[in-house]
Amino acid sequence: MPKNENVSKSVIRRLPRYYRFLGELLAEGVTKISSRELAERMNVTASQIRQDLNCFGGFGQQGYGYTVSELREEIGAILGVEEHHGTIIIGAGNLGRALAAHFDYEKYGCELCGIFDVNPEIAGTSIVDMKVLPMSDLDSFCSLNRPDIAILCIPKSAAAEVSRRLAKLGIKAFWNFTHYDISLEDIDGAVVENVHLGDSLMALCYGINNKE
Amino acid sequence: MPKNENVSKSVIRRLPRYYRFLGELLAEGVTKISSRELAERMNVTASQIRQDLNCFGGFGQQGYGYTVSELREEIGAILGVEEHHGTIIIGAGNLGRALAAHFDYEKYGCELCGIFDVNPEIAGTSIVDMKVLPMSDLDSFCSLNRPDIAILCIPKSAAAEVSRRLAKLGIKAFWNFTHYDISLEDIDGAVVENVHLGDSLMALCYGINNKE
DNA sequence: TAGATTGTTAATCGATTAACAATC
DNA sequence: TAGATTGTTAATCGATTAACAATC
Repeated sequence: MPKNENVSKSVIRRLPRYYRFLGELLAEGVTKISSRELAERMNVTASQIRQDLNCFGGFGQQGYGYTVSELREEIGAILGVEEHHGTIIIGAGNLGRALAAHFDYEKYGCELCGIFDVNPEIAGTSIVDMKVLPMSDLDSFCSLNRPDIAILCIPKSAAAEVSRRLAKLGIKAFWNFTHYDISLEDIDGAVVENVHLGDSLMALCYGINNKE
Repeated sequence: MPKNENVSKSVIRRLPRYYRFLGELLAEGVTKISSRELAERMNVTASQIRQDLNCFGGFGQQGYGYTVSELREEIGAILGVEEHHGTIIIGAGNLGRALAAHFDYEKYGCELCGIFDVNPEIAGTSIVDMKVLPMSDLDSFCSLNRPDIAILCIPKSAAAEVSRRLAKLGIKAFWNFTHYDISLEDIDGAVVENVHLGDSLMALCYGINNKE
C-alpha cells in the first residue's frame, strides 16, 4: 500500500509528531479530522500535512477528511511501532539508569531487554527489576537475544570502540547519547540518532541572548 | 563586531557543533584550520562553513584560514557560553536526577542552582550535594536567585500549568523534556527547546525498517 | 610576487506553500 | 446534486552549494 515517494529526512522527523497528536485526539474521542483542523492544532500548514502523508499513500477520503484511528495506525506501521525492537542500554550511570527506569519503550515500539556496564561494582546491581550485566556478557547475550537497538550512555572516549563492537554483534541502530559523533564507517549499515543534549542546551542559550 | 545577517534557524542549530569540534581541535593542539579541513572533519561542505560564519562576521584571514582558539571564542560568545545562566530543574524523578548529576552545565554556559519536586518525600533528599526543594519554595527562590532557565522533567499533565507559573517568575528559557508541546502564548516571550526523546527514538526505528 | 583561502555573490537544489482538479 | 476536502501539480521560498573576486 505505501508508495514511499519523495520521503525526505524532514518528513520522517515529522512523523512521530503526527503520531503523537493523533494519539491525543484518539484519547479525546475524536474520530474524524481534516488536514485543516489538524494543521491548526499542530501549528503547521494543511498543505504540509497532505503533502507529507501522500509520500506514503492516500490515507484520507476526499470531501471527508481522515479517520483518526486509521491514520494513526498507518503512521505507526510506517514508523514500525508495532515491531518491538529488542533494545539494550550500554552504560548504567545516571543517564543510563534514568533511561532504563523512566522511559516507556513499549510505547515507541521497543522492548528493553538488557543493561550493561563495564564497572564491576555497578554490574550486578538492579534497575527496575533488571540486573545490570557486565560487558563481558555482551557477546553471548547478543547471540541469544539478538537486540536491534543499542542506547549509548557511556563516556565519549569509549564510544568509537563500543559502537564498532556492537555493530559486529548485529546491532542495527544506535541511539547515541555520548558526545561522540559516531562515524558511519564504524557501524556498517546501521543507523544512528545522535541526541547531543549539550548542543540542544546551547541552542537554547543562544535564544535567550538573541530574542528577536 | 558581529553583523547578525540572515541568521536562520538551521545556522543556529549548527553553531554548537562547530563549537564542539573546535574544542576538540584545540585539545589536540591544532592552532590553525581552513574551512576545507574543518569541513572534511565535520562531514559538511566548506561553503557551508564559510557561509555560516559570515552571518556573524569575518572570523578568518584570506589566504590563511581560521585561528582555532579565536574562532571558538567567537562562536562561544555568539552562543553565550560565558554567561552562566542560572538554571533550575523542575521534577526530581529519574530524568531530573540524571540531568542534575550527569550533566556538565558549566561547559554550556549554565549553572545549576536549584532542583524542585512536588512530592514531599522527594523534596528534602539531596542530589550531588544539592537539596531538592518543595515547589512551595519556588516563588521565593526565583525572586532571590533570578534563574534564566528551567529544565522541565515533570509529567505531561503538569507541564502547561508549571510553565505558565515559571514564566511569570521570570524564567526566560525552557528546556522541555516533557511530552507536552509548550505553547508560546503561555510563556510570553520566553524561548523553548523541546527535546521529545520519544520522537527521536521513533525516527530511529523508522531507519531500521527503511534502510535505503 | 604567487599561492592560498577567505568573504560574498550567483546558481542550484530541495522543501514548503498555494492552487486546483478529482472525487467522495 | 452541492459542499467539502483530499491528492497532486505548480509556484514560491529558503537553504545549500558552486564560483570567483578580494586579499592576506
